[in-house]
Amino acid sequence: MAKRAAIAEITEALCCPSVLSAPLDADEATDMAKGFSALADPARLRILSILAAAPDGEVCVCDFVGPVGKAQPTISHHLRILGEAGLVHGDRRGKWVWYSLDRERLSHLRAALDA
Amino acid sequence: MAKRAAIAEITEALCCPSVLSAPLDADEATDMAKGFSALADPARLRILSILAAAPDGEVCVCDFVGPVGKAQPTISHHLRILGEAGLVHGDRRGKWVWYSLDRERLSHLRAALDA
DNA sequence: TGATTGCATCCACAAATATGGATGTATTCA
DNA sequence: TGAATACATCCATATTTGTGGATGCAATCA
Repeated sequence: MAKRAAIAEITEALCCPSVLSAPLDADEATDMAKGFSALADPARLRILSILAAAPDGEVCVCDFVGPVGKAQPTISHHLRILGEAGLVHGDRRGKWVWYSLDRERLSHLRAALDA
Repeated sequence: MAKRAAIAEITEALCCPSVLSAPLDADEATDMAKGFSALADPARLRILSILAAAPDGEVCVCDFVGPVGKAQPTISHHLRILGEAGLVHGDRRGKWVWYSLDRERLSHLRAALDA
Protein backbone atom coordinates (compact mmCIF):
# COMPACT_ATOMS: atom_id res chain seq x y z
CA MET A 1 0.00 0.00 0.00
CA ALA A 2 1.24 3.45 -0.80
CA LYS A 3 2.42 5.49 2.17
CA ARG A 4 -0.04 8.24 1.30
CA ALA A 5 -3.00 5.88 1.30
CA ALA A 6 -1.83 4.25 4.52
CA ILE A 7 -1.68 7.57 6.30
CA ALA A 8 -5.12 8.51 5.05
CA GLU A 9 -6.56 5.22 6.24
CA ILE A 10 -5.06 5.51 9.70
CA THR A 11 -6.20 9.11 9.99
CA GLU A 12 -9.77 8.16 9.23
CA ALA A 13 -9.70 5.22 11.59
CA LEU A 14 -8.51 7.49 14.38
CA CYS A 15 -11.03 10.19 13.80
CA CYS A 16 -13.25 10.92 10.89
CA PRO A 17 -13.32 11.62 7.21
CA SER A 18 -11.61 14.76 6.04
CA VAL A 19 -11.90 16.64 2.78
CA LEU A 20 -8.15 16.37 2.41
CA SER A 21 -7.48 12.75 3.31
CA ALA A 22 -9.20 10.73 0.61
CA PRO A 23 -12.00 11.04 -1.95
CA LEU A 24 -15.29 11.15 -0.07
CA ASP A 25 -18.04 8.73 -0.93
CA ALA A 26 -21.59 10.01 -1.36
CA ASP A 27 -22.68 9.34 2.24
CA GLU A 28 -19.63 10.90 3.84
CA ALA A 29 -20.01 13.94 1.65
CA THR A 30 -23.71 14.29 2.50
CA ASP A 31 -23.05 14.09 6.22
CA MET A 32 -20.24 16.57 6.05
CA ALA A 33 -22.28 18.94 3.90
CA LYS A 34 -25.06 18.95 6.51
CA GLY A 35 -22.57 20.12 9.08
CA PHE A 36 -21.27 22.96 6.96
CA SER A 37 -24.81 23.90 5.96
CA ALA A 38 -25.42 24.73 9.59
CA LEU A 39 -22.53 27.19 9.38
CA ALA A 40 -23.60 28.62 6.03
CA ASP A 41 -25.80 31.39 7.41
CA PRO A 42 -24.79 34.75 8.90
CA ALA A 43 -27.44 34.65 11.62
CA ARG A 44 -26.31 31.22 12.80
CA LEU A 45 -22.64 32.23 12.81
CA ARG A 46 -23.51 35.24 14.92
CA ILE A 47 -25.47 33.03 17.30
CA LEU A 48 -22.47 30.73 17.66
CA SER A 49 -20.08 33.62 18.20
CA ILE A 50 -22.33 35.16 20.81
CA LEU A 51 -22.47 31.83 22.61
CA ALA A 52 -18.71 31.48 22.43
CA ALA A 53 -18.23 34.91 23.95
CA ALA A 54 -20.80 34.47 26.73
CA PRO A 55 -19.01 34.64 30.10
CA ASP A 56 -20.93 31.72 31.54
CA GLY A 57 -21.30 29.94 28.22
CA GLU A 58 -25.06 30.24 28.20
CA VAL A 59 -27.47 32.58 26.48
CA CYS A 60 -31.26 32.54 26.49
CA VAL A 61 -33.23 32.94 23.27
CA CYS A 62 -34.47 36.40 24.09
CA ASP A 63 -30.89 37.64 24.32
CA PHE A 64 -30.17 36.68 20.72
CA VAL A 65 -33.05 38.63 19.19
CA GLY A 66 -31.56 42.10 19.61
CA PRO A 67 -27.89 41.41 18.78
CA VAL A 68 -28.61 39.17 15.80
CA GLY A 69 -31.32 41.47 14.49
CA LYS A 70 -33.92 38.87 13.60
CA ALA A 71 -37.39 38.17 14.90
CA GLN A 72 -37.89 35.65 17.66
CA PRO A 73 -39.39 32.90 15.47
CA THR A 74 -36.44 33.28 13.13
CA ILE A 75 -33.99 32.91 16.01
CA SER A 76 -35.84 29.79 17.15
CA HIS A 77 -35.63 28.44 13.64
CA HIS A 78 -31.87 28.91 13.51
CA LEU A 79 -31.35 27.48 16.98
CA ARG A 80 -33.27 24.44 15.88
CA ILE A 81 -30.99 23.94 12.88
CA LEU A 82 -27.89 24.41 15.01
CA GLY A 83 -29.31 21.94 17.52
CA GLU A 84 -29.99 19.33 14.85
CA ALA A 85 -26.39 19.76 13.72
CA GLY A 86 -25.31 19.09 17.32
CA LEU A 87 -23.61 22.47 17.57
CA VAL A 88 -25.79 23.82 20.39
CA HIS A 89 -27.88 22.40 23.19
CA GLY A 90 -30.87 23.95 24.90
CA ASP A 91 -31.71 23.63 28.55
CA ARG A 92 -35.07 24.80 29.84
CA ARG A 93 -34.93 26.44 33.24
CA GLY A 94 -38.17 28.10 34.21
CA LYS A 95 -39.50 30.32 31.48
CA TRP A 96 -36.16 30.49 29.74
CA VAL A 97 -34.27 28.11 27.52
CA TRP A 98 -30.55 28.49 27.91
CA TYR A 99 -28.46 27.55 24.92
CA SER A 100 -24.82 26.51 25.07
CA LEU A 101 -22.16 25.79 22.47
CA ASP A 102 -20.91 22.28 21.81
CA ARG A 103 -17.26 23.06 21.19
CA GLU A 104 -16.40 19.43 20.60
CA ARG A 105 -18.87 19.25 17.76
CA LEU A 106 -17.47 22.44 16.30
CA SER A 107 -13.91 21.14 16.38
CA HIS A 108 -15.20 17.96 14.80
CA LEU A 109 -16.29 20.04 11.83
CA ARG A 110 -13.00 21.88 11.87
CA ALA A 111 -11.20 18.54 11.71
CA ALA A 112 -13.02 17.80 8.47
CA LEU A 113 -10.85 20.51 6.94
CA ASP A 114 -7.59 19.17 8.40
CA ALA A 115 -4.96 17.55 6.26
CA MET B 1 -8.79 45.38 29.23
CA ALA B 2 -9.79 41.88 30.17
CA LYS B 3 -7.26 39.21 29.27
CA ARG B 4 -9.91 37.35 27.28
CA ALA B 5 -10.72 40.36 25.15
CA ALA B 6 -7.04 41.17 24.63
CA ILE B 7 -6.33 37.68 23.33
CA ALA B 8 -9.28 37.86 20.99
CA GLU B 9 -8.14 41.20 19.64
CA ILE B 10 -4.59 40.04 19.00
CA THR B 11 -5.84 36.86 17.36
CA GLU B 12 -7.97 38.81 14.93
CA ALA B 13 -5.23 41.26 14.16
CA LEU B 14 -2.87 38.41 13.34
CA CYS B 15 -5.24 36.58 11.12
CA CYS B 16 -8.93 36.85 10.69
CA PRO B 17 -12.23 36.71 12.48
CA SER B 18 -13.15 33.42 14.11
CA VAL B 19 -16.48 32.15 15.32
CA LEU B 20 -14.89 31.57 18.71
CA SER B 21 -12.94 34.76 19.25
CA ALA B 22 -15.54 37.49 19.51
CA PRO B 23 -19.15 38.20 18.48
CA LEU B 24 -19.22 38.66 14.72
CA ASP B 25 -20.71 41.76 13.18
CA ALA B 26 -23.10 41.45 10.25
CA ASP B 27 -20.45 41.88 7.55
CA GLU B 28 -17.99 39.43 9.05
CA ALA B 29 -20.75 36.89 9.47
CA THR B 30 -21.92 37.32 5.89
CA ASP B 31 -18.42 36.85 4.50
CA MET B 32 -17.79 33.81 6.63
CA ALA B 33 -21.16 32.32 5.70
CA LYS B 34 -20.31 32.64 2.01
CA GLY B 35 -17.21 30.56 2.61
CA PHE B 36 -19.06 27.80 4.43
CA SER B 37 -21.83 27.88 1.84
CA ALA B 38 -19.26 26.73 -0.69
CA LEU B 39 -18.62 23.69 1.52
CA ALA B 40 -22.30 23.04 2.18
CA ASP B 41 -22.90 20.72 -0.74
CA PRO B 42 -21.96 17.05 -1.15
CA ALA B 43 -20.95 17.41 -4.79
CA ARG B 44 -18.58 20.27 -3.99
CA LEU B 45 -17.01 18.42 -1.07
CA ARG B 46 -16.39 15.45 -3.31
CA ILE B 47 -14.82 17.72 -5.91
CA LEU B 48 -12.49 19.14 -3.27
CA SER B 49 -11.58 15.71 -1.94
CA ILE B 50 -10.85 14.43 -5.44
CA LEU B 51 -8.59 17.42 -6.04
CA ALA B 52 -6.83 16.86 -2.73
CA ALA B 53 -6.15 13.25 -3.62
CA ALA B 54 -4.98 13.91 -7.16
CA PRO B 55 -1.32 12.85 -7.47
CA ASP B 56 -0.30 15.92 -9.45
CA GLY B 57 -2.82 18.18 -7.77
CA GLU B 58 -4.76 18.82 -10.94
CA VAL B 59 -7.97 17.40 -12.37
CA CYS B 60 -9.77 18.35 -15.55
CA VAL B 61 -13.53 18.91 -15.57
CA CYS B 62 -14.30 15.77 -17.53
CA ASP B 63 -12.68 13.66 -14.80
CA PHE B 64 -15.12 14.92 -12.16
CA VAL B 65 -18.26 13.96 -14.03
CA GLY B 66 -18.04 10.20 -13.49
CA PRO B 67 -16.78 10.08 -9.88
CA VAL B 68 -19.09 12.80 -8.61
CA GLY B 69 -22.06 11.43 -10.52
CA LYS B 70 -23.45 14.68 -11.86
CA ALA B 71 -23.87 16.02 -15.37
CA GLN B 72 -21.18 18.20 -16.88
CA PRO B 73 -23.09 21.52 -16.61
CA THR B 74 -23.70 20.74 -12.96
CA ILE B 75 -20.00 20.11 -12.36
CA SER B 76 -19.18 23.38 -14.08
CA HIS B 77 -21.71 25.12 -11.87
CA HIS B 78 -20.10 23.77 -8.71
CA LEU B 79 -16.59 24.53 -9.90
CA ARG B 80 -17.71 28.07 -10.51
CA ILE B 81 -19.00 28.41 -6.96
CA LEU B 82 -15.81 26.90 -5.55
CA GLY B 83 -13.81 29.27 -7.71
CA GLU B 84 -15.74 32.31 -6.51
CA ALA B 85 -15.03 31.18 -2.97
CA GLY B 86 -11.34 31.07 -3.84
CA LEU B 87 -11.11 27.38 -3.04
CA VAL B 88 -10.14 26.22 -6.52
CA HIS B 89 -8.46 27.70 -9.56
CA GLY B 90 -8.86 26.70 -13.19
CA ASP B 91 -6.11 26.75 -15.78
CA ARG B 92 -6.95 26.27 -19.45
CA ARG B 93 -4.43 24.20 -21.36
CA GLY B 94 -5.58 23.28 -24.82
CA LYS B 95 -9.07 21.88 -24.80
CA TRP B 96 -8.93 21.09 -21.11
CA VAL B 97 -9.30 23.21 -18.00
CA TRP B 98 -7.25 21.87 -15.14
CA TYR B 99 -8.51 22.67 -11.67
CA SER B 100 -6.37 22.75 -8.57
CA LEU B 101 -7.08 23.16 -4.88
CA ASP B 102 -6.19 26.31 -2.97
CA ARG B 103 -5.14 24.75 0.31
CA GLU B 104 -4.32 28.09 1.85
CA ARG B 105 -7.85 29.27 1.27
CA LEU B 106 -9.21 26.08 2.77
CA SER B 107 -7.09 26.43 5.90
CA HIS B 108 -8.26 30.01 6.08
CA LEU B 109 -11.80 28.72 6.42
CA ARG B 110 -10.62 26.13 8.93
CA ALA B 111 -9.09 28.92 10.97
CA ALA B 112 -12.51 30.52 11.24
CA LEU B 113 -13.42 27.61 13.49
CA ASP B 114 -10.30 27.91 15.64
CA ALA B 115 -10.40 29.14 19.17
C1' DT C 1 -12.39 24.25 -43.49
C1' DG C 2 -15.47 21.12 -41.48
C1' DA C 3 -15.99 17.78 -37.70
C1' DT C 4 -15.10 16.76 -33.02
C1' DT C 5 -14.12 17.47 -28.23
C1' DG C 6 -14.06 19.95 -23.67
C1' DC C 7 -16.08 23.32 -21.08
C1' DA C 8 -19.03 27.38 -19.93
C1' DT C 9 -23.35 29.70 -20.32
C1' DC C 10 -28.31 30.00 -20.92
C1' DC C 11 -32.66 28.67 -19.54
C1' DA C 12 -36.36 26.44 -17.08
C1' DC C 13 -37.90 23.82 -13.39
C1' DA C 14 -38.07 21.59 -8.79
C1' DA C 15 -36.65 21.69 -4.19
C1' DA C 16 -34.75 23.77 -0.19
C1' DT C 17 -34.35 27.71 2.76
C1' DA C 18 -34.88 32.21 5.30
C1' DT C 19 -38.18 35.09 7.22
C1' DG C 20 -41.72 36.61 10.39
C1' DG C 21 -46.84 37.22 11.70
C1' DA C 22 -50.20 34.52 14.07
C1' DT C 23 -50.87 31.13 17.27
C1' DG C 24 -50.11 27.39 20.68
C1' DT C 25 -47.79 25.72 24.96
C1' DA C 26 -45.42 25.91 29.23
C1' DT C 27 -44.05 28.49 33.16
C1' DT C 28 -44.29 32.16 36.48
C1' DC C 29 -46.54 35.60 39.08
C1' DA C 30 -50.29 38.35 41.14
C1' DT D 1 -57.39 31.29 38.33
C1' DG D 2 -56.27 34.82 35.18
C1' DA D 3 -52.58 37.68 33.13
C1' DA D 4 -48.04 37.91 31.45
C1' DT D 5 -43.76 36.12 29.72
C1' DA D 6 -40.56 33.03 27.03
C1' DC D 7 -40.24 30.02 23.52
C1' DA D 8 -41.72 26.69 19.85
C1' DT D 9 -44.66 25.61 16.08
C1' DC D 10 -47.65 26.62 12.16
C1' DC D 11 -48.26 28.81 7.98
C1' DA D 12 -47.52 31.64 3.91
C1' DT D 13 -44.26 34.01 1.07
C1' DA D 14 -40.06 35.38 -1.25
C1' DT D 15 -35.59 34.08 -2.36
C1' DT D 16 -31.97 31.05 -3.15
C1' DT D 17 -30.08 26.91 -4.87
C1' DG D 18 -29.27 22.36 -7.30
C1' DT D 19 -30.01 20.20 -11.57
C1' DG D 20 -29.36 19.21 -16.42
C1' DG D 21 -30.92 19.71 -21.48
C1' DA D 22 -29.90 22.82 -25.16
C1' DT D 23 -26.66 25.77 -26.93
C1' DG D 24 -22.49 28.63 -27.67
C1' DC D 25 -17.53 29.12 -27.76
C1' DA D 26 -12.74 27.77 -28.09
C1' DA D 27 -9.29 24.51 -29.26
C1' DT D 28 -7.72 20.44 -31.70
C1' DC D 29 -7.71 17.29 -35.48
C1' DA D 30 -8.61 15.23 -40.09
